[in-house]
Parts: sequence; structure tokens; C-alpha cells
Amino acid sequence: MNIGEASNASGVSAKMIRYYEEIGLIRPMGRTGNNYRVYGEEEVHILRFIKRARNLGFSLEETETLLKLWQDKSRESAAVKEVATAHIGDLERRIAEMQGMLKTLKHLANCCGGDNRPNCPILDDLAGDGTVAPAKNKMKQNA
Amino acid sequence: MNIGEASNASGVSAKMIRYYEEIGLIRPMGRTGNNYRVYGEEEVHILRFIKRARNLGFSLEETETLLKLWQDKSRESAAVKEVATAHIGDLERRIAEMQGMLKTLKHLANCCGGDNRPNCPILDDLAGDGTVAPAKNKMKQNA
DNA sequence: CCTTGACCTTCCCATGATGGGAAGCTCCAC
DNA sequence: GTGGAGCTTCCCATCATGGGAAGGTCAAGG
Repeated sequence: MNIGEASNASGVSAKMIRYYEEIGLIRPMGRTGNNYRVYGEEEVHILRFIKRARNLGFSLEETETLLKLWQDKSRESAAVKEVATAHIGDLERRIAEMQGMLKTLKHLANCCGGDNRPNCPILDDLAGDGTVAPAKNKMKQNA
Repeated sequence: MNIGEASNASGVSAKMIRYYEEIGLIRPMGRTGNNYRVYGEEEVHILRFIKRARNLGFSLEETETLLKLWQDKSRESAAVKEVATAHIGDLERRIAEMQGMLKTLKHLANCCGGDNRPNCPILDDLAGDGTVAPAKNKMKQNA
């Protein structure tokens, strides 16, 4: 199987397959006489695993961990659960953050006439002197 | 005001202030004899505007649009609302996507014993031949 | 046999937003 | 005049991905 077919079969772009090989996520593939990479079902299976992990939002680093665990027949499921759980916490945090933004934005959009007058509460809010995160660097404050 | 003070006052790092100038998001600042950038209240106000827009999750490009609208006294609030509304849709889509991931992951983690046995439904699912996005490129399929 | 074009290879560059750090100024306080 | 904090520019790294160039290869069809 050539890289294009492996790409087709796994849903991972050829570009990414080469990249994964380059960063060591997958083993360097054997080559045919014409220097083409050769793939088998095993490799496609691995690529699919990676694809699914990425679809679930795992980073490549996390995916690597999962991949190793997957290939380690003696692993403990607790190790996997730990990775997944950390990721769940991550997702929850990001979702909460985005929901905060969403709420604010919706409120502003609601208050905005959306007409042909320049008056706009959205811009007023952005410009407003509301709580700006207090800058806390260790500057000398030499005014 | 030097860049450090402007940074303090706006909550935008000096590094980012220079970057915003470089990409044309803000006007190049005047310099003193020693080649230091000089900032006034006006600029700090703009930086705060940018900071707040970024905090709401607007990209720098969207922020630029909002910034221009802000400075255009004759703008129509409809234009602003449009940007905000598009962003709301964006946020909603991303939140929904992440919630989908979260749901799947939680389910998997729930089913996972998390013990010292290698049996693990999370890995089983990742490896599983569930629906893999059908690859659709225009390959010749020369098997 | 030769062309065509789809495929493969490597290499470099770009994204978006930010940070890190080096090398070399300036400025201020002591 | 010295130390150190601040400023300047410049380059590099991140993360995951794509774009594209330049060149080799293979298969099909005229």
C-alpha cells in the first residue's frame, strides 16, 4: 500500500502521515525500490487510532501516550483512564471559558440595536473601562 | 509613557504591543530621541480595547474590524452586531463540538475500570473500527 | 516509444498568537 | 561610573496542518 492509499484508508492526510513519522509518533516505514513508503493493515490501524484520538481532541503528545498504552499489552487501564480524565478536565475548563465569553457576547448583541445608528453597546463595552486584568509584571514603574 | 508602562496600563505584554504595531493593528508609535516608543492615554485605551476583544475570543483579524468600527464615528451598529453574531455562531459551534467530545470521553472513562487490568474500553474504542471519516480525495486508487 | 498525468519523494514556507532569549543600546539611582 | 532595569531589534519555538516547488516513478494510452 502506498501512502495515498494508506491516507485514504485511515483518513489521515499523506502530509500528516509523513509528519507523524518525522516526529516519531509512528515508526519509519519500509520503502520499496522506488523509495515509496509501504503500508500494511497494521499501520492503517494505527493511523486510524491516531485519527480517532485527534478527533476526540487529544493532542499529539497525549495521542502518543495513548498509542503506547494501546500497544503495551500489560498496561493498566488506570493509566489510560488518567490520561482521559485529565483531558476531560481540560475540555470542561475550555467549554466553561467559552460559555462565559458566549454569555457576555450574547448579552451585548442583545442590547445592540443592529441598526444604522452608530450607537453600539458592544463597542462601548469593549472600549469601556470595565475590569481590565491588573497587569502584574515586575517592572520598576519608572514614570 | 514607555512601552512597559503602556503594557502595565493596558494588560497587553510589551512583546505583543510591538507585534500589533508590526502587523499594522495599531499605528507605529512616535519615538523619543533614544528610540523608545512613546504612548499616551489614547493608545492605552486602544490597547485595552484590543485586550478586551481578545478576551472575548475575537481573533486579531476580527479585533481589527471592531477597532476600525470603533474609530469610525459614523459606523452603523449593524456592522458591529454582524461581527459579534458571527463570532457567537462560531463559539456555539466550537462549544457543541467540544461537548460532543466530552460526552464520548466521559462515557468511555465511565466504562473503564481504571484498575490494574489491561482491559480498557477507551483504547478499545480508539482502536475500534467505528465510523472513520470517509477519505475523499481525488486519488486514482491504483491498488 | 513517448507523452501525460497521477502519484511519490524531500525541502521550505505559512498560518495565529504568543513567548523566550540574545546582543546591544539607554537611563537612572546610588 | 557602575549596576541593573528597561528599551531596541532579530531570530527561534510552539502546535498541527497545509501549500507548493522541484524532481523521480509508474502506468496507461496514443
